[in-house]
Amino acid sequence: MIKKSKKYTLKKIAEKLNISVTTVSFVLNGQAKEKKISDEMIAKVLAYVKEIDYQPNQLAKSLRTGKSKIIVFMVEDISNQFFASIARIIEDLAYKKGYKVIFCSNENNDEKARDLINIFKHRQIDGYIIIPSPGIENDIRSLIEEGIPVVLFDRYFPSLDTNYVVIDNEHASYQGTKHLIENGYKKIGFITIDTQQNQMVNRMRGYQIAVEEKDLNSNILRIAFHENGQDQKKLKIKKFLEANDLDAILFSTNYLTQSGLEVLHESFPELLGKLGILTFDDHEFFKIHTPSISAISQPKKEIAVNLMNVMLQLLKKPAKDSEPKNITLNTEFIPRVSSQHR
Amino acid sequence: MIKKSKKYTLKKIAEKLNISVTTVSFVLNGQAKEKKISDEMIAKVLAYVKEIDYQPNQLAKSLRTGKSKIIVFMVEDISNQFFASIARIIEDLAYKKGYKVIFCSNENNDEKARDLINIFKHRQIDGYIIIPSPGIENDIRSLIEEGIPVVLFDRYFPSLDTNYVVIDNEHASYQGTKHLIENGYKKIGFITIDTQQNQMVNRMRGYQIAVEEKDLNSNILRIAFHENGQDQKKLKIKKFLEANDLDAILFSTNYLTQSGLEVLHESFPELLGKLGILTFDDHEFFKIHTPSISAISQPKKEIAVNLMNVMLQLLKKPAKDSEPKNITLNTEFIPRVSSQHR
DNA sequence: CTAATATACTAAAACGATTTAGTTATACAA
DNA sequence: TTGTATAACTAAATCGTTTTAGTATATTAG
Repeated sequence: MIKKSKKYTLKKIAEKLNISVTTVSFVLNGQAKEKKISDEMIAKVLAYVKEIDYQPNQLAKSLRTGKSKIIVFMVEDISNQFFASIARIIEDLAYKKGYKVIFCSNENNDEKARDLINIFKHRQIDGYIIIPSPGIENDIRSLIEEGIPVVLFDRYFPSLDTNYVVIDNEHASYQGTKHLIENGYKKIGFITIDTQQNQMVNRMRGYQIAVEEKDLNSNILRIAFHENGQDQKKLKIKKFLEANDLDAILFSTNYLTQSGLEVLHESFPELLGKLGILTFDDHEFFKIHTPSISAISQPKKEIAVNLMNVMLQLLKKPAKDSEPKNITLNTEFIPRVSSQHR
Repeated sequence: MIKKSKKYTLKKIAEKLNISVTTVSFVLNGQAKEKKISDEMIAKVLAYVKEIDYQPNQLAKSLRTGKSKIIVFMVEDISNQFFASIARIIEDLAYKKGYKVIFCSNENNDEKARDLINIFKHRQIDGYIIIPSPGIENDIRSLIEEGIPVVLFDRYFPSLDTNYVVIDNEHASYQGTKHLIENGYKKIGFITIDTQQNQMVNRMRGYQIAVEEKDLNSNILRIAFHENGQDQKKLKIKKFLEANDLDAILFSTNYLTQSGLEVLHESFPELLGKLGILTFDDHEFFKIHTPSISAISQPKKEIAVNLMNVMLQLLKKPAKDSEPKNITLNTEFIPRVSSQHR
């Protein structure tokens, strides 16, 4: 049971033991030896502190030290399975090291992202793990210049020398497209988000290189991230499918795959058996979808672990000391043969 | 662009304007009129504060006022689609009111939940929105006794008079089971989590009442929440399906449905077309699954809005003032007819 | 025996806000 | 003229820590 903690403070402890606040503080912060506190004194303090289960006020601590033991984890949308899974792992890793995590969603929107950063700047946040929206390069830059630990992921700014953890998008996409081609598909469509952000640009490039290599046509549909509602997105996909007689599709992200599948089920059920479907970001349900859907799976665990490793290192040393860490991880290609294709 | 904020403080502002810190503070907190600050003074302060884009240090503020403007949102597992979606809505609502949200996962584990609460107790968290693990009734009670705003959801403790937001589990389950029966299914299985927590108990009761009403047998599989890994769960389901010649299944929660579907695909593909499948918690993918899966859908938006409403009210008034709010929302039954069933 | 050093501890400033209990100057009443 | 209100502002305490710059006593060196 949680104790009805009577709000102990250093001062009360000091009074009770008839010693100074300073001594208590030194003992509690492991500086006792260094500050020449006697062994009996150390024992006395530790015993009492244990007895009353004293927990220091973190706010006061933060105010004084400037460290909050909180890190921010900012993604496009925390309700997206992919981000939520990584968040869950980050949460665990952080808690083990005594950090709390504040999650937030920027909707890939610069203003929202800026607002959020601004809010957090006045809360002494210790570090930021961020999926940057397209136009906040300068904001990220100024965070870094102020010496605040920042790690980007999923995408980064080539012109900004930062810490980041990403995957090899181009290769993943190239490899996936090639796999489709090798399985006999010739008219392969690529459905992606209309953006200049490098993760998407690279995914597209991988696709393009693969199709051009085999002298195939590229068929690309770009959809705005903030397309007017889900229905507009689906309408665009529908028209794209009607206009192009495709035999396979590569979706550049999981939420597009979801919309795409819905369109197929609603409007082109006859295509479902024939179409080769490949998606970025695996999901449990792709495995049991009919037909099952091949996926380019991002290593969530590895991403999270790397993010936290870099972050923890930054939190130890002033950021400027070391070269920014640029980590590129490999994806896993998960081919799935649908029962219909057998 | 975010300004390279030169860490202004009340003191610096006061010095610059040649007035006292107190005056600045009064003006900024809207107490100017009440404290008889002259209009020119108010204008002067506001102008300067605007010019330098002053943002008060929230830690100092919190230390002094005891309020952190942070609320905790604790669920079983933040990577679960259902919880993540609610978290996303909560996030937005909270930010609009100037609150940040710290998400965390207790894994339905008392010790983890207690640890988390303990950590947060020393951070002056303003309020808690919690899915309680089975044995933390007393911990919740002591939080409440200390006057800290707490709202439970998804489940509650009948013997504890708290604020909570839940759904009418029994009715939802009853109605869903009845629907299966009316569609001709006679051997209906119920796969649930082995727990005494009331959300699950009620879901089971709804099922039982419905089958007994029609003199049908009940076939129940209980799986431990912390079953040894995903594979053990699936194995139990597999054995259950082998042992019982069912024609329909009701899953009491989304992650069980997922495991169940995997088992069906892997081991009993021939059943997929015949079996009636109904699940608690809707998911985009249930719509496009083959066969499509009927769902008892919880009103995520409504749940989130109600949670925040209650929380915001509690944050305004000392908790003890008013009677705890007990809110029970209705689910939506979404019947889906699979193409095979046509 | 004195000076220097080490040991064991502490007073008080600081972090940056809020808030209580003033102070001064002016206005008005008796 | 004195006393009381009121307007307009402020000094200083406070929240609970950390940390700097001590102090007092004991020990050692010369």
